[in-house]
Amino acid sequence: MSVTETLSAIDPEAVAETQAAAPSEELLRLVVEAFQALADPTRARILYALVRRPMRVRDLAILAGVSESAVSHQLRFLRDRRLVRSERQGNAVIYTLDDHHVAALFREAEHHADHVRLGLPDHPYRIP
Amino acid sequence: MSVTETLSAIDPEAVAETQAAAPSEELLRLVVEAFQALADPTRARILYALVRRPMRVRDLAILAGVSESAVSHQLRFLRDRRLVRSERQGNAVIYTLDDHHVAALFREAEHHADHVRLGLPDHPYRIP
DNA sequence: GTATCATATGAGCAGTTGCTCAGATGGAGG
DNA sequence: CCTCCATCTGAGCAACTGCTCATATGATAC
Repeated sequence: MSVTETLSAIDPEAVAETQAAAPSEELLRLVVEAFQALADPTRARILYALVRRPMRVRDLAILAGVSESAVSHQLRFLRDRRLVRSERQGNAVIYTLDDHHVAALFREAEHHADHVRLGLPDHPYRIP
Repeated sequence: MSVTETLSAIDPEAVAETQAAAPSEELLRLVVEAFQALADPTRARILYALVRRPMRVRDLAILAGVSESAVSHQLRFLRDRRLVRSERQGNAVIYTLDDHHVAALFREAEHHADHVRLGLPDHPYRIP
């Protein structure tokens, strides 16, 4: 057996094959950005609320349990990534979900959470 | 109109109603952790690869385009959160997806990416 | 016009994250 | 035994994130 064969003995085609099926850099960037938007407790609370109904900043701040300024910053983040949309209504600004896939993403993540909970007993990972 | 009514004129029930439907803190934590796991380019590349087939650390490092040490760190992260599972095979360690919901999450995120791309032209958000 | 309410924004800072580097661990083969 | 290969791990650090605080903007009511 040659040195080259020995060095990559286990899965010589794995890399090439998987590389071909990999998503484009552009798509990967967008996908990762979508997950980043959902990967924060405050933003998740905001989006969970907006899945139920459109709401103004004030109320979102109460629900998310942070200052109105903090919510406003996060809403800009979400707006820039097209997860929410804003609309003036007199003095207030009403925010709406701008993509129904958000609800689907939450559903899938909850399924994963169930998976984690069911298998938890023997697993080393504990709440930080 | 009283002061109290004026202060919460737009949606007095929004908070209470949405608060009742909100997910528990425990579930929210797990959901956010799941999204955090997917919210990094290296981890996303690793998981995209593992959706295709089980693979050893070496190959994942090549596919993710980072050092084997870096991949190992990220694999521990993913292992702790039950997204992947590891199995020794002689000298190497083979990693496998530990939850088929990962593929579904990627699919949904890709749908969102399409949504973003379709609506991109008039939108202020640009690649950082 | 001024005052007030609601939201937005920029600067600054503490906490977190993902990498590198050096060294440890563990199986296979001589 | 010793050596090589593959993987793991801890420390340290540069970059990023999410908040607060102060201030700006914008619409309504007077």
